[in-house]
Amino acid sequence: MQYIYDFEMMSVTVDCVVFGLDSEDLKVLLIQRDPEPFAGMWALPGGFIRGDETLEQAARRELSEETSLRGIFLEQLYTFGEINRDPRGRVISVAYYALVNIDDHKVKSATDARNAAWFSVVDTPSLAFDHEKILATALERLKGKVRYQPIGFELLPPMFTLSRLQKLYETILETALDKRNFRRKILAMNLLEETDQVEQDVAHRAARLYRFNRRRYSSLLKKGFTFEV
Amino acid sequence: MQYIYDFEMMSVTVDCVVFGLDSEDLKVLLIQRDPEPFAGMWALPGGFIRGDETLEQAARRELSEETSLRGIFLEQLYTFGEINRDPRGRVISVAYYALVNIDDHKVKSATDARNAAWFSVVDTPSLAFDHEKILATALERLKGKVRYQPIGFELLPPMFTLSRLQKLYETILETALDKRNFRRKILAMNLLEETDQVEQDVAHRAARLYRFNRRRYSSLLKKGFTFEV
DNA sequence: TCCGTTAGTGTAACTTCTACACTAATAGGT
DNA sequence: ACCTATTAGTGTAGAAGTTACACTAACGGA
Repeated sequence: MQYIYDFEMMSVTVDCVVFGLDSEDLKVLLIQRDPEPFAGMWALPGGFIRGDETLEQAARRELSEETSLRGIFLEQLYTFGEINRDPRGRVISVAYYALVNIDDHKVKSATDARNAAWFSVVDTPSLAFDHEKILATALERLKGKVRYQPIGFELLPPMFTLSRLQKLYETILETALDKRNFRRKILAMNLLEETDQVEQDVAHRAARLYRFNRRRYSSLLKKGFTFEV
Repeated sequence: MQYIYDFEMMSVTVDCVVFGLDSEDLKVLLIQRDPEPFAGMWALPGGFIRGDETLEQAARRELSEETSLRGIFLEQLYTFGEINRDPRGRVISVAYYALVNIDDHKVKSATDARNAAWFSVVDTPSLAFDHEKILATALERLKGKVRYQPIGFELLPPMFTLSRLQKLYETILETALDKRNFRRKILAMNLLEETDQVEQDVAHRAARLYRFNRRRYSSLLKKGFTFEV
């Protein structure tokens, strides 16, 4: 049986916008391209989808190959299909975005003979293909989503202080939050577990460490709870 | 220059979930398939993307060919890429969802020698490919989005009563709303224009007709306004 | 003119949000 | 030992928003 004609075939890639957070600002992981086209330019990690893998599998494989990242939060973002977005021909790109704790994944460059580096999202180099547009779309989505779904925790280590969490929201949402109101609200949701540990090696009063309780979140979800910062 | 290999090529389709609303419930527009595979089964309107059109252009072309719908609200939904979602081979589908005023687009079937019909979303036949999954995703998205963006108006005629609007939200959100509170809230947003007309041909007190003011919405958006029902 | 049906309206109690400033704890320097 | 710098941690009063609730108005049709 032959239903599909050659002229209806095209190439499909995945591209990943990987966000990380450090004490300064929100960062995105870019790789420096080796092959043509755009050789030498910075770009989002990504590549062609193979016939035997799903979209998400392709995204995870490319991330693993190009940045050594594994087992991270990954969600489909949007599919970009402008006709001339790739000089090699008609290429459609399914974009994903990922969130990682940046300390677990410091530089890890040059793994694949490629240079990988974190850039502040407010100060990125110019990017290959339409990757600047993809990045802008991902940023918008992150800003919109972080308020209504507890995905911000993906950017933090397993234990964190409330100040760190507040700063995360302030960075992503680009707004200042009131300390007392923020703490009251986030604790009232009952998603954080107080641990018996405090920060180490700080030159001031050490803050208590908290942990996000995923199980409690899913059980609250079923009861109609809605997360909102 | 040849960078892309044949084995990296695949087929890409668009599929459209078209929602409409009548006095009973939320409906979805389906077409009965003529060609194999799944000949005779109901499916979402859609088809292969051509090399010279963007994703959205393809979606609009297919809608126009298969259902005569033109110039309607259309937004990308999600891209489906399971390996065996199409028996013809590896086919990736970029899904869109659309909202229309059902009265403007009654049956219009058999235009393309295909049968098209509206089905209640709670009572659809079994569908070709993974279209049931696509429909479920679209429904979820619609429910999530309608509360935070004034897209519900796309389902109504240009002038409508407040009761009609309330019923729309009640149908989509599957919840009952208080009449007085709903009216107060929606009018306080200042997005509705009162017209000097009332309903015609009703066997009871006629309700005032309102119109959604798109221009006012975009100007409020710039001032940081957020729509919420 | 009576009946059935939907339109249209206000208020009080409760909940949530906002703005705001001081004391507690610790490390490091003298 | 003590002083300094720095961040942690806490309560409250007023404002704003949300909720729950029931009657009168208007109209067509019998």
